[in-house]
Amino acid sequence: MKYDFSKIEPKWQKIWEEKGAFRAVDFDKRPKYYALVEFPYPSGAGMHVGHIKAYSGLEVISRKRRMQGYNVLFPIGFDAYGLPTENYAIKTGMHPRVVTDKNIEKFTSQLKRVGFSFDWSRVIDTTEEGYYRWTQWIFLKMFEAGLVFRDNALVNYCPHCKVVLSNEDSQGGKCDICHSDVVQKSKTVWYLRITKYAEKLLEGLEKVDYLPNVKQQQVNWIGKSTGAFVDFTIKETGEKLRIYTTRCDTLFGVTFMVIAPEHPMLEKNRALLRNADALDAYKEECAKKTEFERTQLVKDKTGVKVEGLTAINPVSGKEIPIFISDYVMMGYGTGAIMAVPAHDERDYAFAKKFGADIIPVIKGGDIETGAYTGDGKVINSGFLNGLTNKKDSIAKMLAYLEEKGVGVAGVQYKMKDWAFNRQRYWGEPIPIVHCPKCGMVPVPYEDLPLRLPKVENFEPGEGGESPLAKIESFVKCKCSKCGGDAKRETDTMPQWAGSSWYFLRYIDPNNDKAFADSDKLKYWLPVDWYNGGMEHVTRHMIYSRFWHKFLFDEGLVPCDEPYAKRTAQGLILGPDGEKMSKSKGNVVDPNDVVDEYGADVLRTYVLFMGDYASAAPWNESSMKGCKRFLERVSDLSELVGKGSPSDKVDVSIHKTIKKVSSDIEDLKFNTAIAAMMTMLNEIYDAGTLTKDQFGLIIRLLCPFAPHLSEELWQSIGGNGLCSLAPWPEYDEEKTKDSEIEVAVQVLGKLRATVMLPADCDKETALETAKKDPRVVPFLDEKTIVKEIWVPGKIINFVVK
RNA sequence: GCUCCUGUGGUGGAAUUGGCAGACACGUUGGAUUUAGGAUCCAAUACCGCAAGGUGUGCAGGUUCAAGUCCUGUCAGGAGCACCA
Repeated sequence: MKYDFSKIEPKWQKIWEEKGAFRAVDFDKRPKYYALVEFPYPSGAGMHVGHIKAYSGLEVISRKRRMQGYNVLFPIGFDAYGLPTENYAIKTGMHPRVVTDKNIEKFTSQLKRVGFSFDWSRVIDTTEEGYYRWTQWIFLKMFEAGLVFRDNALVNYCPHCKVVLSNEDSQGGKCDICHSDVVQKSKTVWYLRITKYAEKLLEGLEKVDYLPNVKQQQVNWIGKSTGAFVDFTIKETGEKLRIYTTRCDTLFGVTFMVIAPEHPMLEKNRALLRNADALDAYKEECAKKTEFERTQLVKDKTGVKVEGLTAINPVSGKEIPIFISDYVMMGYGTGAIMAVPAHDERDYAFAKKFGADIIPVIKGGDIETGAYTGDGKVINSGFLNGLTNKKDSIAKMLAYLEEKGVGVAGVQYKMKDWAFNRQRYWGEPIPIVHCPKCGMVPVPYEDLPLRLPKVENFEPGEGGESPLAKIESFVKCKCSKCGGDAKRETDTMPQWAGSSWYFLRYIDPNNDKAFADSDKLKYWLPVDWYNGGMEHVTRHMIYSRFWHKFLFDEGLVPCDEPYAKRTAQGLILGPDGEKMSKSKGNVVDPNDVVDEYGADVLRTYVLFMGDYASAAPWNESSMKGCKRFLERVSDLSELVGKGSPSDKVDVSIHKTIKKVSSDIEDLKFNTAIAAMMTMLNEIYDAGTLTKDQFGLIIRLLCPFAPHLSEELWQSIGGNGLCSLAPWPEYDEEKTKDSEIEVAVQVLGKLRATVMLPADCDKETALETAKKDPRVVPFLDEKTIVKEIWVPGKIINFVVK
């Protein structure tokens, strides 16, 4: 059959759509399967082939599952709020709504041309009222639960764009939009108290099936550490200065303390400070430093001694000085540390610069050359002396501290609370009203959605205010509690908001009574398999797990972990081996590929080009191999009925069914396709094929090249749609060759291969091998001291 | 600095529990077909060597009958976190 993709692809796409072939059916009797891919941000540039690869993995899984008899939910949508659209709007004067609709239209047509089996009846768009209404609703639930708070914080601010930037948008200390230097600015911002869920987020990882590196990254991001809080006494005031440490076993080696420049203790005891001016100056200097400077100058320690306050070591009773330094941060632990220069590199560097004492308390290092962080015998430490195990010393010290009431075991997390707002227009308005009498008042649930007002000008205001702040009709409002005049919050939510719960909305996308019906949630959740990019493993995934766990605690979802399984695909690089980007001009548009080669070739190629999880450069000539492959499959139809049925072909097909079936489950699409190519070569060698055998091959290929498969399925009179035909089963007996090739080694070196019956016993095998003319010369005049026989694999003679 | 991942032909990449390194594909070379180009088909293609044979999975060691795979050290590249007390 001639392979004319330009005819058959639109034909079958139309039929699938008309028949609703890929609709997921709520409450269906078949077992359910929820496959989820990360929904795209509809940028103006359109999709590139990287998107296609990202979706092709679970596309194959979904199609296979349907053929295996599952009720599959494989949805798609658009994560459409965000900066690029807004910046484009500022530049062109077009409204973000118009831009977004246009982009979504383009993405949709691109996705449809590739023939993905998404359930298009469940498409969602995070910027639609019907959607963001529920994003706001969940936010209010969190507000009610005390998970939302406001605090003053240093934010990244671009003085040129007059915009507050997220960390992601200001990498390297440069503004992502105009590339000028970002400065730190103090601002009141909204936070979600994600740290309250730190332990749950960590524990939950134990029962989910994520790739090991995905789990590892989340564990690192949460960053749990176990240690102790220890109270030092301030000599002049008698108050306690609490520190956090993971090494309380080194308490006797503490020779000074360091507190963050912003530590409240300074303000509180200002009257006692003899060098308040110097301390203030240092604090101000630190505030001016950008995030970039602070992290780049890590080696060079700076600080100022606090004159007028002295601390007392709670175990040794020694008086020690206190310093302020920016290497101690208010945001972690208690904002104060005990410094043990003999056993901590940062403390050592600081002590050297400021001339503080260095007392070793663990044997093993040399305080002249640097800090010793290893294990060893405890010295100079009173009751701890002589212990050699760090664990024991820590336990003994902790017991002592607790008995004396000056310390307590504790844990800390690196993860910080989630700064949850942007001073931008194109985002979900935060549904809170500021009332001079009642304070922060939530917008009543029945008033949701709090709509984004139509504005003409999206430029942010002076001092990093949201464009919404300029819309008087939006800002001016009544307090729902007291009815008095109030002001509306004008910040919007960050891009991560809408994507934190989108997988729930697919389950019931048109519900206007709830974010989703609870019975439907019960039926579909959890997501059985979630695939996406490594770049979303920390932020998006942690955020959405956090929202989900919150909803679970509120009794609104039936399970505490949203994703049962998580995998990740690798990037597609440009033909030059560089990351695809518009500025480098190495972006490949899937539409161009579909035009020239067809969707089936594109789909096959993105999965064949390499290991699914690794990055691989785009190589157009390699794609020709995939085209040839599909053409050769198509040409098989001319072989059907020719010659007499061959057992060899049967074995080849059944072996391939077995390999393809298991490779797909492991995301090893490249070897699955390679196996089909090998099978094809074997069939052409045999020169014969039955119609039944062809039917198996067509169905096996269907998840990869569904259009061609449908066409061939129809040509052999297959029942119904190939996409919904049963997945081919293999017969274990038929996967075994009657004769196998076994390698013969002498002293571990390959000398020959021999053909043996599959069920050959050891003796026969060894005898056959010994007689092989290629082996004989190597055994001649030698004594065989050992004979190794690995059935079906190898024979090795050890000779002397 | 910490955590994790990856180093295999000219290229992308294969290789269950340690068991024939280089599957499959691209590219290249030769041949067939063709007016020509293209397409297609056949053959060859890790390296050295005419051959017998030898050498080969970043590098150096080790364990083993047998190592791409396990162990120790080391180098290179990538990703994430980053003064985390």
